[in-house]
Amino acid sequence: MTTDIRPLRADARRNLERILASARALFAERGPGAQMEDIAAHAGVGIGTLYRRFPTKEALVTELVRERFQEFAGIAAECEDIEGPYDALATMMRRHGEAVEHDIAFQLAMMQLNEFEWQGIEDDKAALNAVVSRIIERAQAAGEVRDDLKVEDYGMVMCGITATMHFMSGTHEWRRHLDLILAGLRA
Amino acid sequence: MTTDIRPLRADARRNLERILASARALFAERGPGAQMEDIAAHAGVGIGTLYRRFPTKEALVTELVRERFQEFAGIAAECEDIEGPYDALATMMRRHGEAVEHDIAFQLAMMQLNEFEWQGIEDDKAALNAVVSRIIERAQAAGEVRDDLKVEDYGMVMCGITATMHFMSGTHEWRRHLDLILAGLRA
DNA sequence: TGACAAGCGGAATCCAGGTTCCGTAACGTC
DNA sequence: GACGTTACGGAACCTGGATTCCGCTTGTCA
Repeated sequence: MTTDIRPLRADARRNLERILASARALFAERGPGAQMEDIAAHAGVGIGTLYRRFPTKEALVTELVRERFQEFAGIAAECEDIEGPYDALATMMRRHGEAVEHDIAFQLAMMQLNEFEWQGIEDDKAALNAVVSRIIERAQAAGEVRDDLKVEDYGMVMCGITATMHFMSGTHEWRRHLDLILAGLRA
Repeated sequence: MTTDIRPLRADARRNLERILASARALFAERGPGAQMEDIAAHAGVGIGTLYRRFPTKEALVTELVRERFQEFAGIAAECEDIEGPYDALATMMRRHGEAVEHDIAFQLAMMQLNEFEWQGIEDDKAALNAVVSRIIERAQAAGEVRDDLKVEDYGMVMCGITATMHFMSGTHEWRRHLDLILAGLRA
């Protein structure tokens, strides 16, 4: 799904959209185990067509993770504009949680963010890290967050919160988890 | 591997031990994806032999999880004897973390503890819950831990910490995570 | 509207892993 | 030390799911 030279034929473009939409829906609902045939069927397309656009399942997943992650990085950027230093951090965490809340596959992807290298995310990942650092430092400067908090802690803690939503029954309990964490982050 | 009436033949007992040992080692090292053939080979036994004892891979995994979980529950019981109320809680969390630290498959099992019903663990699970409740309540009574902490929070939080060790590179970082959590639990 | 490249569908193929089968071999008891 | 069990080994089998192939269809452009 990199930039192809010649534009797609009209019907192909239409199908591509449907495939992506179906893939988003099924991966979100069933996790990475969602099957290629099901995705094609859901999109009203043959498997052959699906494979014409994405040579492999991994390519498809990667594309979606990429999409989703940009959204994720965007959230951080938006939160930087929040006035309250602590509020900025807390809101970012909450919104990041919400962004992942209804996408089972993406939850897994986020948890693995630190060990698996998703292709084409490098830049957004760096950008995200920069923003998070700044938000944390600002909160520390304001004396609202413990001084020893590091950027790496952010990923770690969010990994834990994501695990909660992924592995535990209720979809809402993670907010409670977040509250506990936030209490631990205060100065 | 429930209670079989007639005792195993000498060689069979020996092989069973080797199989269990190999299974422990490989599942710990590679996670649930460890293959039956590899386990048999590692134990110096044919697959047929492995399947004679455990009719299915799931049965084997379940047996190991059971073993491990009893150990887990035992740790909680031991920690109840610690004098300091807060110390008891903190130590239990640390020791529970350490118990899971080097077993990839068991990490996953623990994370799923709340949604998947591992067969034959019910009792130990209930016992564990009871102990944890008591430890938490004692710490609360002593005013050392926030009043709104609930038993369910324990599983949630430990799930998060376990996720850290499972999904993030360094094996040690989870201790840091635990510290952050503990800070959040204080009264 | 004819030619052709770009697309399409979906049966067939591949493959990794778990599971079964059965001819042999090793206990343990008389 | 002979016999009936109980075990053993490992090749063959099965299955679920990803991926490939290819004859047929449909945009697009002259």
